[in-house]
Amino acid sequence: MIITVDMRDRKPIYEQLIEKIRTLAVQGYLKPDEHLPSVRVLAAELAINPNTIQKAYAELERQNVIYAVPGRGNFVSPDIGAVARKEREKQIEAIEESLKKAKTTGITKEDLITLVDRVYMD
Amino acid sequence: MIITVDMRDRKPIYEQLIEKIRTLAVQGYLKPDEHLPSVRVLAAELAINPNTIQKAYAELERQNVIYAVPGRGNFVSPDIGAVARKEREKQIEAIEESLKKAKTTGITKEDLITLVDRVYMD
DNA sequence: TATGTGTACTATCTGTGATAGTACGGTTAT
DNA sequence: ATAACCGTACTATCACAGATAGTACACATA
Repeated sequence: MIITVDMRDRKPIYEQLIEKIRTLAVQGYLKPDEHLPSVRVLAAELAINPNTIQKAYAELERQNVIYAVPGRGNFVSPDIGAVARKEREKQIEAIEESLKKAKTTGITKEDLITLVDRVYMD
Repeated sequence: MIITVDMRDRKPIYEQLIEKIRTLAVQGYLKPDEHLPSVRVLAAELAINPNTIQKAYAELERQNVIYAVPGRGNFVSPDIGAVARKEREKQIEAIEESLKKAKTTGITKEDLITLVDRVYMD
């Protein structure tokens, strides 16, 4: 598991963890029912406080990205597919907002089509 | 001038002000050399501290969005066009990042083309 | 039984944003 | 001149969120 945090980032550590782990799970880099590092182990690896990991894990459980079993650990949710679908919806909405603002700023439709083409080149 | 701030927003007030005013200037709703509300007046209107306005104005001046004349006030920069160009570049970069992530999440090229079409419909 | 796990507390530190108050010099209209 | 604005620059203080530190308890498992 490659999980890192950026202390200089304005975004809180616990939010960085939430987004990073959710992304890994949604994109399939973490398999359903896969065992996540324990709160204490991950805290030691990242040199941050266990409470911060706990906060992130609790939120990830609330989002159905993972589930916790007392005494055993945290695991990737088997319903991760539903999370992935919701994730796509949210991303599309966010991109739509960006595009609307781009339009008002004077960015042309052609600029954006070119951009999409380039990103999906290979 | 229609400037508002959202106290519930996680983003600091001074940053909301910076972005809002820069957007108004870049999109032409504020004309070059137009007189902005004074620090004290705007603070009174928005019911926030004058220091917070001052912080935003200082940053906007650093970005060449406005210029200040001691004793007279703050005015929209005549070089606002250069700011607008830089703004467009940054927006394109931001959208490119969103698109890259969208691609890895499984959003198709067709989805995005449709989205662009819809936003630029009228 | 020992070890590792999630979970739940309380207390405290820290940095940032925001506020409060004061002060000084430049500009402008009366 | 002078009053009423303006930008600017301080210092002090408050408020809040994020993060840390430490402890404790119940459960699982080798």
